[in-house]
Amino acid sequence: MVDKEKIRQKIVLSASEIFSRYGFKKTTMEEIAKSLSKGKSSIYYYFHSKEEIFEAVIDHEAQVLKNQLSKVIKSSGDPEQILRKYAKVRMRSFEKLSNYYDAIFNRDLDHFDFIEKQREKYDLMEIAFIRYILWRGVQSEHFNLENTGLAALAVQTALKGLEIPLFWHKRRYGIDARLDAIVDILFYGIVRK
Amino acid sequence: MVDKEKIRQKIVLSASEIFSRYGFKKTTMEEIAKSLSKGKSSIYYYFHSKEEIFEAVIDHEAQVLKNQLSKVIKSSGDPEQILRKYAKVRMRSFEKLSNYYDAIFNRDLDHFDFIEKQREKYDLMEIAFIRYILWRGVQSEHFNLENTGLAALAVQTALKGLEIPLFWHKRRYGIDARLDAIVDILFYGIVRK
DNA sequence: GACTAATCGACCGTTTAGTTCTAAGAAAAT
DNA sequence: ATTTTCTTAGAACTAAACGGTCGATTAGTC
Repeated sequence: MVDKEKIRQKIVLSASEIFSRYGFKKTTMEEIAKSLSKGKSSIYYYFHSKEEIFEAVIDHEAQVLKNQLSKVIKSSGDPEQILRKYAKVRMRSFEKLSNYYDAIFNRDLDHFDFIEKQREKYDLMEIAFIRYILWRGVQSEHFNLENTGLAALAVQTALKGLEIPLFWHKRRYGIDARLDAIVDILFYGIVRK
Repeated sequence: MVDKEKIRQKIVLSASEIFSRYGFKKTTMEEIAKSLSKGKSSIYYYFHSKEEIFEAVIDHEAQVLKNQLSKVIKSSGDPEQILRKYAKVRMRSFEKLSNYYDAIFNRDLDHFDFIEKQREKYDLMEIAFIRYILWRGVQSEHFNLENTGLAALAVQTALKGLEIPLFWHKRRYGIDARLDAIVDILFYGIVRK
């Protein structure tokens, strides 16, 4: 036994690439298997179904995203810069974590119940992260907010709005500028005068 | 009658995008039809088969490539610069004309006989183009060559060698440098001392 | 050699996707 | 107004593809 978990991870990594290229439906078990130089049926020794592999892929990408964002919010610097950086990192993740975002956005995948859970988990995490940034901003008297929870929701909504054009046509053209613009607008209502 | 040919072109343009995203096999008639807000069977009023659409897409992209390269070789300037530019334009086309290159390279598509013809046509065109550049170089005494036909073949072979890594992993990292290096090497044997 | 871990080819039932057919709406011609 | 031609698309057909199962087989360990 070489360690079942190791191979599971290899499958997840490999499947992740194929899923992100073709999407869930267009990806076949045959392809996943071949990318690992295995027979199709061997994959079923490690996962019960294609759906389960997808779930593992999503989980993995969610973990990666969480780590990235976590690192940003823990970094030192003034809260304004951190919030900017947070938004940028989040948007850039689109390219790498396409399965995760597919799962969050794609209507075709609605029927998977774990997607719904993932969406909730994602929202909660994001709001908590943003709220933490805002809270630190209030503490250090950079921001002037009554209710950080509500403000976090507002910021998250704005960020989500940016995702839609980014998701539909993948090019990032103009997004960085719009991102700055939005964050700027947010700041004019937030930053202490 | 709105003009059948116009709609055929619209189908080719739309199908081109989908093919380049998913490849021939993974692209469905349904998708092509939907992208034009038509029923699947309506497409068959304009094309006999999926394969025929693909053929038209390839032809179209080949035309585009030919025009681009044609413009380069007709441009004025010293032959060395033109050859450099030619190589660069050719490599950059990879991103836009992915179906065409897929047809040229992808082994899975071998069974289509029009692909074979396309490959031949492409090779002949390319060699003629390169030969023309070299010939002009000889005329203007920039190059020193006995046999421009043979030299053209050599240059084309070198360019083809560059395509392979470019095709496999799509990133262009390092390709520009390698391109310059190869052209440089070619020049050391070609340029008049 | 016996036991287990891991792999794979063959196969099954179902779905999908390319293609055909037909009917019918829209537009043009008479 | 009616006939004819152009254009569309749903339904039906058929072959292939796909997810998944199973039993047999190989590789590895004690």
